Amino acid sequence: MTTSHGRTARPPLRTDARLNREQLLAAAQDVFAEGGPGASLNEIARRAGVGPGTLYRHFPNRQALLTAVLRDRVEGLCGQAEKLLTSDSPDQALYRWLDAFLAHARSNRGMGSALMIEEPGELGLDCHGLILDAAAGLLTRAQQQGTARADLTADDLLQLVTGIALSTVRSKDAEQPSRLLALVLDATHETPSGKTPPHRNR
Amino acid sequence: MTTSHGRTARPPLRTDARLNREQLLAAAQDVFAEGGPGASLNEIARRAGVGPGTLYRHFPNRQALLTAVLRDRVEGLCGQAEKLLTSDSPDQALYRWLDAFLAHARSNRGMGSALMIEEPGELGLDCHGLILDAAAGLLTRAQQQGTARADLTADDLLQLVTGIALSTVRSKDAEQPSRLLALVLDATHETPSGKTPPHRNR
DNA sequence: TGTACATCAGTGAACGCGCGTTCACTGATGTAC
DNA sequence: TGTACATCAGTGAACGCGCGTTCACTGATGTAC
Repeated sequence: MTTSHGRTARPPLRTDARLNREQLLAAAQDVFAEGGPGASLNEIARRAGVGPGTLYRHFPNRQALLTAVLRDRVEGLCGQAEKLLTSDSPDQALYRWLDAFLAHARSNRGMGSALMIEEPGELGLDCHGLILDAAAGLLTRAQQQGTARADLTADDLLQLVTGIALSTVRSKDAEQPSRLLALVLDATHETPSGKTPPHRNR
Repeated sequence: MTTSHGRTARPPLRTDARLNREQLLAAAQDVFAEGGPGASLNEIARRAGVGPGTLYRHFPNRQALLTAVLRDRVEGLCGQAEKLLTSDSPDQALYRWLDAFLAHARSNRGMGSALMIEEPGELGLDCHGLILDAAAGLLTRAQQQGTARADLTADDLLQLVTGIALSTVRSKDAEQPSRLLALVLDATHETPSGKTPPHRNR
């Protein structure tokens, strides 16, 4: 039932350890979502119903915990990107994926952004690289076969959507993120200075 | 009734007090820029060369200090907006002002966003309202006399630009903010799906 | 199936830290004469 | 111009807090027999 391809290299965990690990991850999910990537680790342990030492046994530092929490989501997004690469409209594929990415970034309170900006390689999972590759694949296809403008990089696009996530985290207007994403995507489809887009869009 | 925008109402400060106040504001400027709106107040006092008590004598809480630091900038932006309202091109006026706003938001490490989202009225200066009014004036004009699309609110626009500021605070690419702003502004000038803008709204 | 025990995992009090904040005290200022 | 003094401002040690982190100890697990 677990996801993943080849993550099973480590020795099997004892059952109580596995349970605690899962509870820690669930609590971390919540607490990070509420308090951002700087939230209290003790609070996470508390909410998971374990002692602080247990948290440290599983995750030696905050980065490791953040990475673990993000791993599933990042892998999910990458998987979705791969599927979308073979789908109907390249433009729509890009749109759908960015929408998913936005939801992810929002529910993580900028955690994604925190991880993406930090040095990645240190702890095994290069979130930034994975996400960037996924976005680049969809964007390139939309540029070649769709209506996405050529002078746009995946990095810039992700940065924009991350910005939407960050600035709307506390927003009370539940529709705002979608509106802003739609705006950005409009920009994606047009060319800089008034030349009209060649063909249909989305 | 005339609550005035001038700040001449309060009793004149003693000269040593005035000096310390200035040094506190300067230090706060720096420290907030480096550490964001949650930066240490003790650190600010330390860097200003005063005791923590002195900081509290001048600013009873963090919000008061943030507000004071922002006041000049906010007033500057509002003043600039007024000037631009009578300038050449409405579109260009909007662009220039947003550019200035972006620079402001970036150099404040999301402080603006923090203040804009917080409840404003409590401590005198309604930063959010002032900035929003300034943006709304320029946007409305660009919608009526320029090429800005009608289905765009000042709030959404500011949120987008604030997002750019937040997501590029740590970016190493110095050109990225300008690029992203340009992208957003492209979206501002075009309509979603080739239809001409319906009717001006509001 | 039952039991003994080595090992793995969890516990939570305790430490040091920096934070925000207070307050009794000291010092500086500027005014009245 | 000089001085006395009331008042305003600054000081910084101290407090309580929650944080991240550690570690000696206790407990649970699963395996060997």
